Amino acid sequence: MEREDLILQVAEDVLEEKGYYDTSMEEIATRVGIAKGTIYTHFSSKEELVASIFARDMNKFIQGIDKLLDSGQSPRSRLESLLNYFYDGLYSRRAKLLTSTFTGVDLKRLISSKNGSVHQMWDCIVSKVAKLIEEGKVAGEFRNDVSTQAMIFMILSIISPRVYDHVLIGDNFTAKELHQQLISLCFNGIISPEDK
Amino acid sequence: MEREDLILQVAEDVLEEKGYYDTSMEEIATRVGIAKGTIYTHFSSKEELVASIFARDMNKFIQGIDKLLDSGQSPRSRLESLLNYFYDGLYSRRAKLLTSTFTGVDLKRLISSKNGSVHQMWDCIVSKVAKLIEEGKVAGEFRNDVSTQAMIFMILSIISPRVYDHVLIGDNFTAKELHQQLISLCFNGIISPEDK
Amino acid sequence: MEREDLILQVAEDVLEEKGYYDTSMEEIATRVGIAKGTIYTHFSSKEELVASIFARDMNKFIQGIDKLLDSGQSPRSRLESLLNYFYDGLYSRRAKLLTSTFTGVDLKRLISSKNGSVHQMWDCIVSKVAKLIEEGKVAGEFRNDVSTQAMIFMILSIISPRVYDHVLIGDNFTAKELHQQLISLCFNGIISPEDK
Amino acid sequence: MEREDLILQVAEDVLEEKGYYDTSMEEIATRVGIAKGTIYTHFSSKEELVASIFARDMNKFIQGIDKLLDSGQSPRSRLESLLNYFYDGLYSRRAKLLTSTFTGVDLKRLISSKNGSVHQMWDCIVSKVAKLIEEGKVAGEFRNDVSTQAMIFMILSIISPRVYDHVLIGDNFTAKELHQQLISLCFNGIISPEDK
DNA sequence: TATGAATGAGTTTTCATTCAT
DNA sequence: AATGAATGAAAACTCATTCAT
Repeated sequence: MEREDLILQVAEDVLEEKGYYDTSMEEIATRVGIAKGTIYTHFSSKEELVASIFARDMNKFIQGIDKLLDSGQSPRSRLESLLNYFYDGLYSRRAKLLTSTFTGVDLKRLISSKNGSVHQMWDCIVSKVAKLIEEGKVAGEFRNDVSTQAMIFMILSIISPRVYDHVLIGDNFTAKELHQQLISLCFNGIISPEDK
Repeated sequence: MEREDLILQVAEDVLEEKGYYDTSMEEIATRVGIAKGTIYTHFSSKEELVASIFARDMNKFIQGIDKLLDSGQSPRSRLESLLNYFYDGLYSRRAKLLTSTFTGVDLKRLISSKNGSVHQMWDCIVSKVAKLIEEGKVAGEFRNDVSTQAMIFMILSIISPRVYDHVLIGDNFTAKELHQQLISLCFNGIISPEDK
Repeated sequence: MEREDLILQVAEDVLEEKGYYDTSMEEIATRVGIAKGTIYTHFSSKEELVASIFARDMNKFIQGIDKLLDSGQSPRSRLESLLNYFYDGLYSRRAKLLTSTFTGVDLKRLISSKNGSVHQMWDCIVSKVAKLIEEGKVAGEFRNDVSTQAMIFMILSIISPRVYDHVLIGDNFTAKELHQQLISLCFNGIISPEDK
Repeated sequence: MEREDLILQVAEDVLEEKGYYDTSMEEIATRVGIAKGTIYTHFSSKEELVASIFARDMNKFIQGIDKLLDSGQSPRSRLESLLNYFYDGLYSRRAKLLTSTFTGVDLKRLISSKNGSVHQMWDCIVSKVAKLIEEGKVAGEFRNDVSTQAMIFMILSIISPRVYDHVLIGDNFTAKELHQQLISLCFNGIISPEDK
């Protein structure tokens, strides 16, 4: 079991670093310090390995989401908590990898076609977010003139990893500060209040 | 010349559909109806082919942007025009492919490391958007409490292609309508006006 | 006709410089300043082109040999003339290319299997040398205790091109001087006269 | 290890038979009875494979040379032993392949440019031969009126493989007998003793 | 359970040769 | 005769996967 976790850990690192195609089983094995074949005693294929990365601890992660959503706070507060949870939660890296499937051509097919379980997790999260938005609309906190789907898109965009982070983030901001600003934009838009 | 354009056309299709690594020269050739070697009489390598896709007509595209930005309208109007231009402009597909490099792990290296020209185009567009935002801030139209960088992120997120479009878009909305809603969110946020 | 000669000229240059496999029809055409296809209007294949290089002016070359051999001098003198003729004759480069087939793995099959004409030329020259040696033996000038074949080998070795010429030839000798010394060795061996 | 040796063995055969360019990894694999990819688990590239052929047992071979040269016999005897050692020594085939780089255009680049180790081995052997010749000159056994370099050329010529062996060797001589005659020629030249 | 050598299908790329213009 | 775009067979090399030990 420990070994399995170690493989997942390393695989996740390499995957994030190099992308799906530039990640070879050889490199994962070498970094873990085991033989290539050993990986296959734990995971039946490269795809299954990646799916396992996504699935790992995902139950706990979703439980964390549920906890937030059941906190009794206003929808707006809960959404803010959710965005922060995605950003710096215990499983944030996996979450980012998962949301990267939202835009990446890379993991597209992997997720959409084969691994039903990953797809389910994804749908599960999306439906929770949708439910939260709907609540916020009913409560009058969120706009009613925009579809829930569009809002989901916006939210997912914020928590998706951006390849050019390192290019665009200057010395003025940390990634964390940028994230806060994006939340603010998500909530209030870029238009100056006086102009509304 | 016609043949070259045809190759680029088909390559763009396959690239969008399958991603860089799952796109083989063989398939491109087959779909075009030519021999594999023929591609190499027009493009010296797979990388060069992809770079050519990005580069194609990109000058015209950037000229289109310049035209919009010089229209004399308010920054807000110009930004709206820009977002629509990206969405349904003559070269929208290429633009989307380009912005997909914003999130995709796939084309990351291709863009960042080798093809200087693609990188330049990208920087050129980003700096134009940045300039527009700064103008809007000075004019008081855009918020001054959020960094230009964060706004750029938001804007790029909207015009980036989303893999799950087909999944999330139901019967209620067309992609076009969704895009309009995203622009609205970008401008005004998801928070209801009464709550501000 | 002129064009054909120009192609042969250039092809010979490239062939000597790069070897058979690293010589591409493309490069020959480019250097000549014509299109690749044009070469094929003059020579039906790469092999035929190379064979033509060998064959070019070979009649004149062989006539030159005949002239030497008919000079009425002693076999020894005639052999010496022959070696020099090979070395700096008008067609020495082609001759060297030809004799390079004596050791090179490169042109081996090309010569031995297909091009009957080249093979014939080669046999023609070898038989002339053999005849000269036999004469020398009869005249008592050449040793009778060594087979004519061995002598031919030695002679061909001397006139074969050596790849490492440039490495081994120092500042002390020119290629010409080295050649003279090799002739001397061929005639008298490396053993000091006092020791015989 | 056995497998690696088998590959080297077969590769050597094919290389000798067909030359570098006409030897495909596919054919080597097929002849060995293994898959193409297997070769690459042992040798990282075609070049490395060929370099390994040269390097194989070469240390032992050079030790054999050292043993001969330290035998205390006269330079002439030692040279004779050396030539025979090259001819029928345990590693004669590899040695011949090595000396073939002396004339072949084929392996020229492979040796001269990349594989430093092969180049070193070559230089090592050449310098040993040079030293022996110098000794012989000092001892008065070898001629002083001919440069050491020329003598090296002659000696290397004798031990180089000759493509046309099979053509020129008739029924009268074996390759071994021919070799002995060439040694005799190398020592005493082709001129009859009475004529000197 | 772990190993790592072996596999072979698949990929990019090259280049002699052809052929419509 | 000349062109040069098009061809396609063949090559080197990669890597996820298998399997005997």
